[in-house]
Amino acid sequence: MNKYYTITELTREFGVSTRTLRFYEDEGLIQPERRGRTRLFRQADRRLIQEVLRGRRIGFTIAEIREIIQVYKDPPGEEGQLKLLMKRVDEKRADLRQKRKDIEDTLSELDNVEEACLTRLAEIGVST
Amino acid sequence: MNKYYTITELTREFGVSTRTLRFYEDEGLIQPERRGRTRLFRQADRRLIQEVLRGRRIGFTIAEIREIIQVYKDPPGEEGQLKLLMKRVDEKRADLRQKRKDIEDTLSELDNVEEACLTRLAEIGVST
DNA sequence: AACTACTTTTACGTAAAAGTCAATTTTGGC
DNA sequence: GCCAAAATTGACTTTTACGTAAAAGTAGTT
Repeated sequence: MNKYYTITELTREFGVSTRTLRFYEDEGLIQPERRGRTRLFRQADRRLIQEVLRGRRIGFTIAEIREIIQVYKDPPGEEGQLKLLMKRVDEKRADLRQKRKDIEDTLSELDNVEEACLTRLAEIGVST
Repeated sequence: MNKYYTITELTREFGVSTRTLRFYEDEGLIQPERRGRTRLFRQADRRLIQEVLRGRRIGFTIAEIREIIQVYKDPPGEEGQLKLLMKRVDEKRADLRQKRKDIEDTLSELDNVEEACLTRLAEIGVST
């Protein structure tokens, strides 16, 4: 049936505001259809939004997210462009690997914090 | 000899501006000593800066970074505080695990992008 | 002492990514 | 066909994390 989603359905699903989704449209990240002025979102839009939000959580800027999305829509056809893109992909990857390491380091640091808390609680005489 | 670092030494080492380090001081993340008005940074400050920057790369706000740092300096002594902190630590961890998953998903997506590029290049007749 | 290279403080500026508000439409249900 | 609820638009505001410029202090060198 190729269901349509309303904007508020999606804001509820993803926990973002309508303003945010409209902002993403202004930025060219999604292109919901229109019936009159009302936006109609399809599955494809829904998936794109998921991707945008994932990128956002990781800390990508809108511009970076747009760049990645573009590749799917319209992969560059010229050699120079392709090689440039591959270089950027490579940089991004290095970046993400660093971030993953940062996260792992921080996770084990948080483990330490938790242990310190437990120890302190035991000292005070609280049974956990 | 417990060497001191000047502000510009550290800006060079970490690739940040003097403004950034002074900002971190204003925000209470570091407390370099002073000789007259000039800041003198020690190893401890250096390590703190590393931690701050790691937090920054992950996407923590200054407030969040400060909160984590506080725990080392001055772990809370009261039960309620400790339990609250542990709850926060737990939330942070869930958050980081999500982020790690996001990163892994994005990494494999980037692999796809790269492959698409290679395929396209081969089509054009460029040997890589 | 003058020169050079940093450093400090104060204060205002800025970019990104929305949030907020108010004034219109538009729509779905009866 | 009417009306409350939902959606749209545009303008303005906010927050975070610094940038930037001006004016003056500081330290080592020649």
